[in-house]
Amino acid sequence: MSWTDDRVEILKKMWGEGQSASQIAKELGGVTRNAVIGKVHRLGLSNRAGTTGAKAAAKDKPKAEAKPKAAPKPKVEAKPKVEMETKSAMPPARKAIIPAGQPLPPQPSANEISPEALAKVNAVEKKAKKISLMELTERTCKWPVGDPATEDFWFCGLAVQPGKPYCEAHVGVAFQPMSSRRDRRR
DNA sequence: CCCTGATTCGC
DNA sequence: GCGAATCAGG
Repeated sequence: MSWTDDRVEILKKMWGEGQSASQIAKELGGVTRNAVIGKVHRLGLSNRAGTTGAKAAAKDKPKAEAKPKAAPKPKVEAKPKVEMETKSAMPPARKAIIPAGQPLPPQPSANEISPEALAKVNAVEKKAKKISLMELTERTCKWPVGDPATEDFWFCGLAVQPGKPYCEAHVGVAFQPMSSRRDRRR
């Protein structure tokens, strides 16, 4: 695959949106994330608003130097537009405030969740990264904390378990084994 | 171990 | 110009 004009366009668009190189590569197809990153660099659009793995190289250069950085661009950091993405992430069912009046999906409410699991969640919330909606990625814990209607709202943001939408602690309370709720004798 | 982006360098 | 290999970090 070659970098056709519109493939580059897609690259730019997605990179600008904060998509990861691997996601872009996957979208484009026929290229690896390395190819994408390489292209990004060649295009000169490397740094964007705070990226996870970018800190290292952006901060200091371990081995290579000789990078005059050319012309310092007084480029303003463009903030990505916030899109109101309604992602239901199955809230912990604590405060039942639904701004739009959406009927709450069937939630486990505060049923028989292991006290240990709850305690764990509480502990985790203290060290949560408290990320915003935009910062959610495929692999950040999407567990919402707080009241969506207030400023006191954020997502856990810790590293998810591969294949799961939540971090380990939150997976624990999100996916209850049916055994713990199955007790109705009939 | 999973992932992230950055850099190098042979092609 | 391209991107695999490698690096460095979370």
